[in-house]
Amino acid sequence: MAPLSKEQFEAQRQASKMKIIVVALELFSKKGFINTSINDIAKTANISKGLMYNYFESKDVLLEECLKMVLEGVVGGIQAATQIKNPEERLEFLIRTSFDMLKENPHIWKMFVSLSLQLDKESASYRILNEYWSQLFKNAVSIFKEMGYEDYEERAFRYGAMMDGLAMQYILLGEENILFDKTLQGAINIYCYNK
Amino acid sequence: MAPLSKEQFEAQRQASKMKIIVVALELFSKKGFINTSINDIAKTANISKGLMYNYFESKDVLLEECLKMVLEGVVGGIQAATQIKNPEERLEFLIRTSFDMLKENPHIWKMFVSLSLQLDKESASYRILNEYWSQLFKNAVSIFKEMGYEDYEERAFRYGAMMDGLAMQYILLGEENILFDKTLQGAINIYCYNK
DNA sequence: TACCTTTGACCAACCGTTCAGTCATAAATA
DNA sequence: TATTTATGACTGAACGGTTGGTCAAAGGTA
Repeated sequence: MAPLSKEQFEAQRQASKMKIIVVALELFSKKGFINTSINDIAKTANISKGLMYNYFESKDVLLEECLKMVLEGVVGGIQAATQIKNPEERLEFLIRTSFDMLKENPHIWKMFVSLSLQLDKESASYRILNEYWSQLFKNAVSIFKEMGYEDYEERAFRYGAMMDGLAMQYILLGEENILFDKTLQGAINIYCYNK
Repeated sequence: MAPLSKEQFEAQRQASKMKIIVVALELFSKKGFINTSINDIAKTANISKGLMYNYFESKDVLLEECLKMVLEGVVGGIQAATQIKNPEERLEFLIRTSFDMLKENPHIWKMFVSLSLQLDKESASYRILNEYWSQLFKNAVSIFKEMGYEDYEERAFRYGAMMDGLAMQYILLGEENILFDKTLQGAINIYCYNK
């Protein structure tokens, strides 16, 4: 049993880190990154400020790890799309699951936008976010190409703008707006099935 | 000359305030509201910190006055649209002048979005911004109604989403993207002339 | 003199970060 | 088994720095 203990320690450590990340994500997304202090996080997680720095070397690194974790979840959620052969259906699946996630956790997506706007473009966190958006766009381009459109890049750009815009509307106005779902369905009809 | 002096003082005071507002807007939009200190503004404006508080009772009030001033300019810029009888042409004018302003001063619009996301919803500044967006939406609704569409509200919403999305793309990716102008022209064709 | 603008030293509060030191527990030793 | 030693999670006071905001005093003008 003795030889296992080291790995057990590591597992315990990972679990503790995860607990902190969950709390930090909650606070970052609700109050904003800048407006959340290390003290806030430590208090909410019921640990000391010092322990925070045992696990994460700085507030910035903590943010990085938060982003990595949550984006891993997002990527995992839309991974199933690769199974879908038909590009039209694949795109519809992507749109629907993306907006399901947005509706389930609007604060997180609000945080993504907020960070994209306020982070230093050279920071690691910004790069992580940027990498994700780039992948999304490239994916859309290849789908429209697969659909056989000649103007696939332009289409992907227009599609991206509409998705961003709809997401912004949801983030800023909230669900109360009845027009949202109707417009989303309309967008699916247009971009997936061109009708 | 003596009887005028009071008004002259007031005019002088307004001029000084305006000078501070211009500097503050520059810094707020380039570094972000939270990351700009009163000291930064005072130094850049070549005045003392104390004098700042002679003119503006707090940093929040300064932001309010900045927003009021810049939005006044924006409203003034699109005011000419009311002269255009034809709703299709009026909408095209609105879109073009809006994006001209965005291109001329992307930092300012980035600031608008950033503030909308991070300000307390009860704050005066948030209300000022919100009021402006509401007016834009209502205006779009009435234009589409005037055009004779039955689904004018839904159309206005979709239009708003596309405009927001395009603006976000521009703010985040910058002008380098060749697809932007093409997509904007496409949006004008679709939303103004339904082709 | 009297009245204003303007200054910049000053304040308390808060920030991210550090670090000397505590303590329960596990490993090693006898 | 009993005792010592080593580990690393954990604490919280303290640090240097920055913040928004205040105020007594100096400067300018009439």
